[in-house]
Amino acid sequence: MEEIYKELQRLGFSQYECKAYIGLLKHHPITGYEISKRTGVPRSMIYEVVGKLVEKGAVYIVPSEPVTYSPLPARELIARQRRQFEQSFDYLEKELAAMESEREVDVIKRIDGDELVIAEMKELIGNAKAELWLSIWEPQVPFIQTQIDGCCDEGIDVFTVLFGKAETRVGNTYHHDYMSPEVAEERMGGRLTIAARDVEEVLIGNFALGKSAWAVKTRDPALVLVAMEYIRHDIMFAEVTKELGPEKVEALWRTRPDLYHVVTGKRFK
Amino acid sequence: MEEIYKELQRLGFSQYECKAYIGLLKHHPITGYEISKRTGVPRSMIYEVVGKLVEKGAVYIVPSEPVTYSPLPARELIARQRRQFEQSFDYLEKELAAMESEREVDVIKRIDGDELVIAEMKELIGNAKAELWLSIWEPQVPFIQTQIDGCCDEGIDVFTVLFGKAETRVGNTYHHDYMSPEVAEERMGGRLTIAARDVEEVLIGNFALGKSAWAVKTRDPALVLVAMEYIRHDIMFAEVTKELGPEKVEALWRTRPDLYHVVTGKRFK
DNA sequence: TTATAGTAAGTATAATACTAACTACTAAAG
DNA sequence: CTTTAGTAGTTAGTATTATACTTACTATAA
Repeated sequence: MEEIYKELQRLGFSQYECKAYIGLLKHHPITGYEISKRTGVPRSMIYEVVGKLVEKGAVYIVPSEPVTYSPLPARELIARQRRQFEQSFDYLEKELAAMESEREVDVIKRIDGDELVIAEMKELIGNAKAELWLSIWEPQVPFIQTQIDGCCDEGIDVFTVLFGKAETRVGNTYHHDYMSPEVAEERMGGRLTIAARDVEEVLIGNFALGKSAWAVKTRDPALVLVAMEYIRHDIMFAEVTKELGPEKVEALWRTRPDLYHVVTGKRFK
Repeated sequence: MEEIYKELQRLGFSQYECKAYIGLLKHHPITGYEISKRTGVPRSMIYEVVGKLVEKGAVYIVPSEPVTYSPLPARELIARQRRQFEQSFDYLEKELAAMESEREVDVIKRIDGDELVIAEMKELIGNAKAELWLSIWEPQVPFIQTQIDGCCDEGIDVFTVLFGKAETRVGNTYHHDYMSPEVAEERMGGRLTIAARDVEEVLIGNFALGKSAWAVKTRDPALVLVAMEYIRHDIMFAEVTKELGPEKVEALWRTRPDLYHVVTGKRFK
């Protein structure tokens, strides 16, 4: 119920307007007095509130004695709002795009918050034209799966290093099993996540457990290249591991504890 | 420009947020101080304002010294908002429809304001399933033309009495030329406009020049029938006029000035 | 006299919008 | 070598508006 109020308020209705409208949906036509009784909106406010709803076209006046009110059917209200917002979107898309200046290539943008980071990843993946390099962790996969499948369908080359279950497949998938995920996480100070597309743009993020995710995004050619090569080396190493067997690789690491263990503590703030 | 602000504000941005975002679109990346300078948003507010934009994902932080900001490209901002609102709409459509009670047949709903009356007409026309009877005036035609064309394409019978140019065609169109539009307008106290569909629902409206339009809408079978028959008689009379010639009909009227002239003054309040 | 229908006046709160005055740093001009 | 102007940002306080909430009042009809 609260959820419904929240969504309606995003469309420009006040709390009282929501209550009055939903009250009317449930029973109509009724007087202002009765809307107030049923919904808990104060009697002294109800005529102002329904007045606004009438102006917006969400409620009809039924000319009876005394005057009663009837709601616009829910489907039609939503359909109207949808049309109006679509118009706004079309208009704004055109107008805003027109006044936009060129983007700088060498800026590095920071993004904070799980949802926003995911949104940026989806966008970057959706913008891929020829190739896509990913280094991702199982828990994030469901959020971006559909975008990636879209890429695969368009014939875009997708190469993924995945920290997670062997069954999960995301494009050409290589499982990062020459080093345990725990060690990788410790080394990086979190779950390092990378998405690079078309040697043009890269997002480097960190999903630390319990903390809010963050990421940086850039078109700086040097950074894009480093991130891409990093993933490619990971993939080549996975291939080597497959060839030699994990034991030999493991042994190789053990002779170099300085490389195997965390060196500088947390690498990210 | 004002228009753009208004539309953006409907999407949940404050005046200052609009200014800051648009300022950033025009030039980026820049510091908060410079956004303030360019947009007129007070320096003392700018960090709170861009902070909100960053939270909403509409602006990136560019980690430089000093910190600068960069906007999410307009297309992507709009695309995101579109997705979010679509979700809201889908959710609300389902939830609200679920709690809606049956509509009463015999209520008469009143609608005030040009835009709302037009919106209701469009909806009624769009809901037609088998037949549609219209009595409309030229100036309203462009607003509802597309809906009517939709009906014609679906094979719905559309009968229209039109007060307006002979060239304008709206379904099966009959031009109301046995009485001058001026006289008709005087008789009715405005431009009486009717739309009836499927012997089920009718809208009776009045577009008076210079004043705000109003209408009533009902499913009361008696009213629907009266309105429909009224239009049908008009059409039959137009046919008679075509047969006899306008002169004879004119002469017929002249012998009955009580019918020809306004009887009760303004018929509508 | 009780329930219905509606109005008037006033308060509380939060979000937004606006102003003034302050610190701190840098770079150029006198 | 200080003064001035510009950049960058903070703190505090006010005005305005929209929304939310009370209390108290007038009618009227069963």
